Amino acid sequence: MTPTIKDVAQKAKVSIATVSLVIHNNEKISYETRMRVNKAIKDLNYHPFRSARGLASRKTGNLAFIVTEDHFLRSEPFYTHIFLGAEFEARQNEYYILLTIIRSDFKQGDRLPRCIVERNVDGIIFAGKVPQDIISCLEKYELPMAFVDYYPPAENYPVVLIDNFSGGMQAVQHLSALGHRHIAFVAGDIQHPSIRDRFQGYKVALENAGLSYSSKMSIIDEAYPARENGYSAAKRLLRDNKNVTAIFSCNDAMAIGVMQFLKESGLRVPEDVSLIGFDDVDAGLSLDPPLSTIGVPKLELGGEVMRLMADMLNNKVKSPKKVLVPVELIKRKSTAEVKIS
Amino acid sequence: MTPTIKDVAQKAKVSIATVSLVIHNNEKISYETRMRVNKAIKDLNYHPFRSARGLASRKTGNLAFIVTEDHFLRSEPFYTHIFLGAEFEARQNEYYILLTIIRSDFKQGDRLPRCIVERNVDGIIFAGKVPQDIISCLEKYELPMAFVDYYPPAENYPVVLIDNFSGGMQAVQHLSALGHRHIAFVAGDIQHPSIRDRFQGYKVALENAGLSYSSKMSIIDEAYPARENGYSAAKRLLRDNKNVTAIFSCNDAMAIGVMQFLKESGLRVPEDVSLIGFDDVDAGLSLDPPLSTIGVPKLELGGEVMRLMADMLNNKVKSPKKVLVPVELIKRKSTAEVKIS
DNA sequence: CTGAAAGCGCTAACAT
DNA sequence: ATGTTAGCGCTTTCAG
Repeated sequence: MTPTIKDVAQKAKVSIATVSLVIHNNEKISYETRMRVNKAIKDLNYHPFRSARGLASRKTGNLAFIVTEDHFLRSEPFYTHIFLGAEFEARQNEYYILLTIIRSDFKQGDRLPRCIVERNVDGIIFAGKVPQDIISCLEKYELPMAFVDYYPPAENYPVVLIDNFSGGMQAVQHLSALGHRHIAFVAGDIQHPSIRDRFQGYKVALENAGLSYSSKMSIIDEAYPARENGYSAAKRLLRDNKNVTAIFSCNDAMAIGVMQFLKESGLRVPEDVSLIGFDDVDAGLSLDPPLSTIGVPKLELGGEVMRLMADMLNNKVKSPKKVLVPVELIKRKSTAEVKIS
Repeated sequence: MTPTIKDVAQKAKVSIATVSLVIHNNEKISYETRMRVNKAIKDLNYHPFRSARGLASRKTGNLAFIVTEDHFLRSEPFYTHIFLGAEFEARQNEYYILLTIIRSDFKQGDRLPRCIVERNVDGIIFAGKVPQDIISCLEKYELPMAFVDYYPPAENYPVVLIDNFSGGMQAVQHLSALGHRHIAFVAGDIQHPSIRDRFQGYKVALENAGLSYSSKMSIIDEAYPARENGYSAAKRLLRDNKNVTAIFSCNDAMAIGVMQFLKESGLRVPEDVSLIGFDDVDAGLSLDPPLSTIGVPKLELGGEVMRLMADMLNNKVKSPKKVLVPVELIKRKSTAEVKIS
């Protein structure tokens, strides 16, 4: 039988209360008893039983990581990496993360995640856009909540975001520094805050570079930013704009489709058209040529939100923090100096 | 305050024991009381408190998913997908999975995962090769254990494996059906059971096709099966064997390196050399040409091991099962009929 | 600085 | 078929 706090108490000749205090690093315990208890703990290889502790203290040591099915499966490596980043950081903080996937059409009255209703978590991390209904429902549980890669309408929660605006600027700066003057933008779902911000960055950088923005050079009405939509966006773009020398794709997935179309049209990357993506997904590396992109530190995003959560859990909360995680230009082979023509 | 079993009992005018019995679908409860209790549960929106239940019943509703850092990070999407497969299946079975990453040099005496020592899991799933030391240490906890993608020395545990042998055969059959008679094999870490089995499949299929096996056509001494080692393996292979028309790489990662070398040597894929990998990783799709490969249903692997675990947990265990998950030939553009020469 | 004792919410054995 | 009751192992007042 695994030892309990009682066994430790007996062995150290103290009460179980004292053992509990030692475990929680209570300072009023004298050095000697503390040592004695710690020795007993070690000798017996004692570890408190999580469920018992949970019942008594209402702390479970678990956190929920909520992401919609859609997000998780469609841009799977992305949110998986955020999850893993949070997971790694959680381990430092002695937490476990319960991955909780919900439907993206969740609405009031739907069954809530089991780990929440059974109060098996101490806090909730939302990753990516989640339905407002589930946020409202979960607010009733009065658990600390934090958001990553999504900016909830109610602003009173800590949130970790990608610096999409800066990323968009960096992409365009890179291209304009290479001499490009006809820089297009392709995107899907321009309603999405992240994509909108990248678009803003695109426009501002264009302006900074003394280039004029033309709506004809922006394909922003694709349904969602996936490979196939990159292909069709590129098709439409090139049909109407023969003079494009560089394309900024709102993400790598679309960029892959764009590259495919360019190749099929007999356009060489980067000799004829430079192409840059956003996200730095693995597949970009295997492209021919390897894709220049804006690197998003996904693990970092997860780690950061976990740190915010830990702060809340330890009541170290200042005001709800907003963290913008910086992105980084990754130059590979799909971008090059504009051809002198 | 969230309702407890007491509140339900009061509202339904029964004892808490009755409520508990209803919750556990005990059949001796009369239809009427069952209805009454269920109504009270619904009205109050009652959910048992997991920690309390855990303390009383010693069941936590959690499972540990243990994988080494090495495996998880090196072939990250692979084990991530197994994890996700297990996770999806777990949800069907009302379990949560605690992802638990350990060092691959774990040895007796090292700190064990917290979720285990705190008895916060009901069972353990091992994914990929894990150090024997941790298996021994964890055996003391007498938790149900199951393995996926690794065949532990002690054979008394349920295990889920890829049908690597069949995969190796299928790859070679595919190539020989295309007329290839000089089919090479490249691998790293031939000690690894999975790779060894693929190699066996290669040899047997060769024999079946009436082709002779030559050790010169097998590069099996690379340190581990990664991209860079595929590159160097291909280099050595092509140096000594000018007549190779097809290469079976033990996995996609190496195949990517192989393809890179082939291209740099001015050899066209598949016109000059056909190339097939194993695993079906995403990157293979983005290669030019897209990589033919043997598809491994990673989600399925995870789901299968979770199902075995659920069976053990419900005492539905027959003898420890071994399941071989079938693989599937995926024909893409990197393999083609041999050139008539 | 330490101990006694009262729960936390639930399960399960035992009564009835 | 349902109720009574004794824990499960821990935290946390409150005394001393």
